[in-house]
Amino acid sequence: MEQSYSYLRELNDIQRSAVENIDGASMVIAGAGSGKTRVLTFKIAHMLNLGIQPHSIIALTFTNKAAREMKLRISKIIGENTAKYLWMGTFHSIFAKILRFEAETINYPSSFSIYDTLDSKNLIKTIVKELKLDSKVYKEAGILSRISFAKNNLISAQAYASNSRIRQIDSYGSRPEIYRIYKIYETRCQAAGAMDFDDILMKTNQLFNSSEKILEKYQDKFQYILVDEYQDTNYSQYMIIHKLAMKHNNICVVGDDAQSIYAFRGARIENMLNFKNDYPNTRIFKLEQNYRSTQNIVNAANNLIKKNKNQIPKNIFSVKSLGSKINISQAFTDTEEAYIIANSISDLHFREHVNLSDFAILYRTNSQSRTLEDALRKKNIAYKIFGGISFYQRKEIKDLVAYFRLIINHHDDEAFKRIINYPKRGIGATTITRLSNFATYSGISIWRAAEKIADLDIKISKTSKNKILEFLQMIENFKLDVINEDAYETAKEIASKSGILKDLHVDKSPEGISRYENIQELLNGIKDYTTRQQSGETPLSLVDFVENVSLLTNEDNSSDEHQETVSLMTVHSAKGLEFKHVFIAGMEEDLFPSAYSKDSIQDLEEERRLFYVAITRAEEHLTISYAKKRYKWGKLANCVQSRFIKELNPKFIEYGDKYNYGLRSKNTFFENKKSKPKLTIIDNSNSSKLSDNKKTTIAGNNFRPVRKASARSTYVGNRNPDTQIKVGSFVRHEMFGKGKVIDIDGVEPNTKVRIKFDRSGTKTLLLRFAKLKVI
DNA sequence: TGCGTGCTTCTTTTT
DNA sequence: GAAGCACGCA
Repeated sequence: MEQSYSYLRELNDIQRSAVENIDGASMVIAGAGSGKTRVLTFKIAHMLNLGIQPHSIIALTFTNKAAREMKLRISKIIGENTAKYLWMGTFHSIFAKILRFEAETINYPSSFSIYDTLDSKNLIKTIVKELKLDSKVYKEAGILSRISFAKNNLISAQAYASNSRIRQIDSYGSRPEIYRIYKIYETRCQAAGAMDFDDILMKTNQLFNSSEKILEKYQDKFQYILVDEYQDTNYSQYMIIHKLAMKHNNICVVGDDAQSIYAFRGARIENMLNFKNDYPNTRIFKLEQNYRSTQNIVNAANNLIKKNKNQIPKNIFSVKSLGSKINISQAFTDTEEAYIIANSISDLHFREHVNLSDFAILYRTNSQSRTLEDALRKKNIAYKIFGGISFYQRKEIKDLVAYFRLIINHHDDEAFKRIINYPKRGIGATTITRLSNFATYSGISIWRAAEKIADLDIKISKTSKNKILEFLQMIENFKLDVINEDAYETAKEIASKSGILKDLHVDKSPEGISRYENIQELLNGIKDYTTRQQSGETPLSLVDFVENVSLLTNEDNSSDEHQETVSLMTVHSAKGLEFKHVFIAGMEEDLFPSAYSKDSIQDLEEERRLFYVAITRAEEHLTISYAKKRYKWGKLANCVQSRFIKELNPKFIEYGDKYNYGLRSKNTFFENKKSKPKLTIIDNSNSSKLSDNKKTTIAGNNFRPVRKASARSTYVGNRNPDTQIKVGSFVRHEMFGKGKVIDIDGVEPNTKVRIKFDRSGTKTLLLRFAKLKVI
């Protein structure tokens, strides 16, 4: 008996009592690094050990990563065969699954599409256009965030329209028509058989409200409810949990109010603060012992977070040694900052043999990754970016997925519009607009309108009509394959028969090649997904993949999880992780805290919590840096040290950077010079395709850098790749004056061309393509 | 209708 | 730094 519960011995007293407290309501307040995940996983394992059925446990997380990690850990204790029956996943994935099952009740097809943010924005854009509203005032992002706010608070379009307070806020923002957009948006989603992210939660609420019987079914199904990161739940999620827990009252939530960083998308810390009122007889467990970081780091973080008014009092203490002080370093520019960081890592790695996976560089915004990447690449340090533009957000991936989506749900208008003329089949914008206007006017999906097109009296030429019908036929044909064949084979067939593969194959530019490879990667991903997930039962089909693809993120695609690389990510995506060495870059006012988050005290406190999260990721060494100048919108802007640095108690920090090898004194950085350099193009050894006797003209400042198709190659819209110039691994140039034409064909080597750089590099700057001549 | 080009605009964080 | 849009040419 004792033997099988041996894992309990790995816990401290409080952790252990939290784990052993199975029935009733409980809240675990888990400070940073206090073993929160451990408690959660051990608790679930313990429940299973006590004989509770895995399928009666629902465990909700916020990220797929967290869910997967937890499942893995539980499998290790209890065995995969039991663990796989747990209902464990993100709110969105679990409830999307349930919604598909219960689709009828809420009047949706079970094959409903999930609109991602881009789809939603596109739809809003069309609606704004239809309503003839000023698109400068009614910007998609703003509208979407209003709609999202409403949905997260379970305010329907109707309720929104009749809520005078909300309408007033919109009026103050000079956007009084938002309620109309919301209404139409809803209707249009319904007609398309589509839900957006917030709908998944909102419709779940509706489902549970629809009848006692259904709610009770799920209350009885999920006898035990566990929620991770409870401080990040919004009202909609809160209500789902509340309804489910009402009957059996077996609910355990885990969270840390000090790490609440998602208020911007509706999270309410109050859910945590009010928990004991919601569930009488709540037992509260406070985990205050930090196992992760040194005393110095923990103390500095505690000291900082005390400045927030809103919080549950806690006393986090470290059991580790005192440790070294937090290093604060200043750089002249963001480029230099990146170099200093890369140098430090290089030094520690090569001289002191610290593993690359022990390093993390954290930043506030995704765009900061670029400079850091450049520096790391120059130093030959392997790195991996988490988050950022998701693999699934790439154009080519979205294109192919749109085919899948349309095949499965013909009424998915956003998918339809995306691919009706991709690859080009001579169906122009005018035709599409006319067709979709007709659909809107008749209140049907575009597909349905297209079906009837032959008989329709709209101004579309006979040839265009035929082309549209051909397209429909193609999609219909694919549909048969989807049902009958193996997911991978089907996907491959669709990719090739749709013409996507061919379209990408002819494009030999670095991006073209990388796009082609991405498609291959997606196909492999599908193969992987459908085989990996089946675990003995019926193989998963393409349908299963597509149903989930909108909810997948970057990390879900990476097969090589534990390689030796430095991790780069935003502070948000670093939550829950830990590293021996942490660098926090760009600690500047208006960047961290963000310029957008300074208006209210709440926002500023959230930024402070974010900084707290960043600091507490570090186990042993923490370096915080900032630059005095940084590129913003392509222009060099002055920066000031973040107020948060000043808030750190001086006794925990030290200034200066050990690893800055005199970069400043060497004056390598052009920003330090008075005049910008004029560069001469001299190198033509490393010629690229541009030299292949190809006549290409390049005009004005339309030069585009082409980064090697490595970790994240830049994709540059629909610009002609032939006009792109490869400039070493550096980026951004304005050149040749406006409108001046350059001929790349058959030019003398060493031709001098004046280039105006407003972005710097090092002295190794060379243009590596072949020949250039100014005409 | 397709395509290249020049201009304008906008950036927080994410399921 | 990148994407969308409008314009103008083929």
